[in-house]
Amino acid sequence: MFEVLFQKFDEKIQLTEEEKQLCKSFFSPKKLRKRQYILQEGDVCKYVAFVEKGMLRSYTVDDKGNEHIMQFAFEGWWISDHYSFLTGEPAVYNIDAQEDSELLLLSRQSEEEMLRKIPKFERYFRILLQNNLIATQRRLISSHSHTAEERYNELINGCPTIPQRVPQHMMASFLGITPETLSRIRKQMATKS
Amino acid sequence: MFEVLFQKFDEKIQLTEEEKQLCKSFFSPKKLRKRQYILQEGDVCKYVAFVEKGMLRSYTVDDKGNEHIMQFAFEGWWISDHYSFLTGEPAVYNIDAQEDSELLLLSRQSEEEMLRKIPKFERYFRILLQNNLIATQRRLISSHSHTAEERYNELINGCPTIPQRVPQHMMASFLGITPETLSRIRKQMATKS
DNA sequence: TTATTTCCTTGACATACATCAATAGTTTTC
DNA sequence: GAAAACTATTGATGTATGTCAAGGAAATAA
Repeated sequence: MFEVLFQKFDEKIQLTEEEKQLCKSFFSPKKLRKRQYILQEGDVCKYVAFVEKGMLRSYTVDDKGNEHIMQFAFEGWWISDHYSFLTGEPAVYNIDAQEDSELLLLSRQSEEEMLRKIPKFERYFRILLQNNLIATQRRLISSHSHTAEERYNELINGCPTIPQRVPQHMMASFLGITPETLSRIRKQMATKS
Repeated sequence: MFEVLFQKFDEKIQLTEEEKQLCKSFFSPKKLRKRQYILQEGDVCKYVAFVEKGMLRSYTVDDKGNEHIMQFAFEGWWISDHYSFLTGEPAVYNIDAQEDSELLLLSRQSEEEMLRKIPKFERYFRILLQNNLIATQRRLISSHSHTAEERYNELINGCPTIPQRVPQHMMASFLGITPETLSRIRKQMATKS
């Protein structure tokens, strides 16, 4: 159950065997079937979720009813509505599973205890946050400077396996374009090469 | 010189008088004339800058030569190329002053020392990072779901003084639209009301 | 002060992308 | 195994925004 988590920790920080054991106590495992939610817009986000297996997404719904995907989270990724989690305000994101998934949930209280007892996690979570910020800034600049086709290629190059796991219309949503446009882009790319 | 900085610290964390004195030693003051750079794309970002007075911006230049403003930083704000600062990789952002400015610079080494000697700054910088991430996510979703006019209104509502300090074409760049489009939007808004 | 750069506006035109609607293939559900 | 839901494609058409070009106002520099 904790394989992927510890593997990820090892990439960034050194934990003793003791610390790993302690660590386990902070998380609650949770299984999710495809299409189940762990967070709905308006509720307070009680957990940060680590994906051991499967895949989730976070998204908002605008006033016209269109979904806008903020993030996909595959194995080894974290997902939550940070703002809601930290402030206790209602969440703006929905989070649901796109495949049957296994999660490790970290509550606010557990997180605090974890940071208190193993301070090197401060560093770990700061690195996560930084990487997330950098990636989001890149997407924003890309939205402002690249065409839909260029952004689609960036997505595929950055994550070549994504088309096998995410339906096309969700990639479109992630990119901020309509499914029809993405379909046409792919058609055009196919004839070009 | 440190008034604004300590005022900002006070909003988020409690510092003793001693700690404040110690704190001062980590920063180097720097004055900048309008249009001077503290970072150019390709160089390594050596500092995180806190703005005591004035205003800076960070921006990238795309392959067509267009500028895309990532951030404005007024008094009390921080600005840098985080990624470059942390990894030592060449910066992707340019950062320059838009008004004569007074900065407090924090080097990598000073930051580490500061975090080591006054660990509560871990928390402080995490909060900054989180707020930055949340704001950037909002902008991204907004780019994907709102029209240029709506985004302009969001900007003005969120920061009503901005038109007095930032030329219109830079607001356009921040919003990801052309100066011509912003000009037309404003004209249209004026006739509507 | 004049000269020069920066900034904003406006018009004519081009284009990337959205919208709406129909169809059909696929997968899921009962 | 039939019905229902979901997914991708394609065409016709609409629209927000970009591009290019010009002129003038305002700020800055010399």
